[in-house]
Amino acid sequence: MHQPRKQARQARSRVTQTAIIEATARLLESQGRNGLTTNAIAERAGVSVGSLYQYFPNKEAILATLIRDKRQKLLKGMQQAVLDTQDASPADAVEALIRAGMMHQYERPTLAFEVEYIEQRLELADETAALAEEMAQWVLATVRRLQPSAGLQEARDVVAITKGLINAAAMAGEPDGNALFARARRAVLGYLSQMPET
Amino acid sequence: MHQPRKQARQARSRVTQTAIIEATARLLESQGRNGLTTNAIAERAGVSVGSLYQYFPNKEAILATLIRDKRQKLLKGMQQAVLDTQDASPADAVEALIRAGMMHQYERPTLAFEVEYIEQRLELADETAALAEEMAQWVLATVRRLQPSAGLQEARDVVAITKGLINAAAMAGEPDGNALFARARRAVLGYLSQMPET
DNA sequence: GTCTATATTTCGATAGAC
DNA sequence: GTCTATCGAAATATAGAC
Repeated sequence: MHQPRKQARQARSRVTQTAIIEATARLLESQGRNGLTTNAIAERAGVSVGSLYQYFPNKEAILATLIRDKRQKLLKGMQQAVLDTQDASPADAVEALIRAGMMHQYERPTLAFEVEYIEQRLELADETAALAEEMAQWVLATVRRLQPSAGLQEARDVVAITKGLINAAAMAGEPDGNALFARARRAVLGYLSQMPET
Repeated sequence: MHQPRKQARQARSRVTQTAIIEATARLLESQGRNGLTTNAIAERAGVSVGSLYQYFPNKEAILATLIRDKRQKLLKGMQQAVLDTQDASPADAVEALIRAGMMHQYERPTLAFEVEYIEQRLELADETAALAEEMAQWVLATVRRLQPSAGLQEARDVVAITKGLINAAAMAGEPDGNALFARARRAVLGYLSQMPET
């Protein structure tokens, strides 16, 4: 007889927590880190500051949670893309990977840009590096199907190239995701085709 | 008899101004936008806050000057690279351009990263876009020598790809500029070699 | 558990002495 | 022209009522 109540409480609790995170994301998108105050977050989330501090010990914790959430989604998306294309052609597999990375970043490009900045200046540098390495491993597995001489560095570069293109497009306000995808595809395939003979 | 004194005064004045800008740059590199207070800047520059406010009306003006300075240097460097390679081979010309962009960004990568972020959230967006377009024009002129079917979009992409690679290297603390250059070169040439037939 | 009110700190900017 | 001292605004976080 106690479980239901507890679950309900936990569910409500989770909803509030998510609302706070989403409010933070929206504020970051609209005004960057400047107007990002705990009061503003609470207001936007529809709760009071007092309540906010019951869910998070401080502002950094909110940002850290937001970042971890985004990271997990990205990693899952890329893993899924790799698994989904195990029977597809190497070129299709690489394309799926680019698409997964683009999805994540292009869906909310401003937020992605802000998050990337904050990651650097929060005490999450180690976690960030660890995730980057895990991502690179998945990318590498796929890229190798197309270009067997590729190494971890090339996998990292594929990610960096894609990120660079998406960021630029986002800042320029480029609306056409399909055109962007076509160019990202060309950049990645072009890069891989230029591998030095070993 | 008055000119020398006036010049001396102006020279001293310029020295102080430069010290303030450089102090800002160093603080940005070491702690990002967080600890970047006017008091901290003044202290690091070896002057008092009162003096600082004689040279700049507010904090934003300091950042705007820093950004404009960096931009001018980058543009000059790229223009110089283009002019220097007018008689060289197309491939060498493109390489020189990449090197110029890398120089600028890789020399002080953390600062470049911070500046790029601040640019977005300052009232300099128009200026930033204008400069990006001018840079793209210069890049385009060179890129066309190698790939005549390239357009402005491809020129922008070349810049974005290079930036993405440099940023990633900077964040990963990669020390070897030469290896990075080799990969940036491969990425750019690879991208251009994949141009769609028109 | 959520709110309002407020204590505390930090920071941008200014005043006024020298 | 430069400094120290300080004001006022904003922001983080907490206290205490309900």
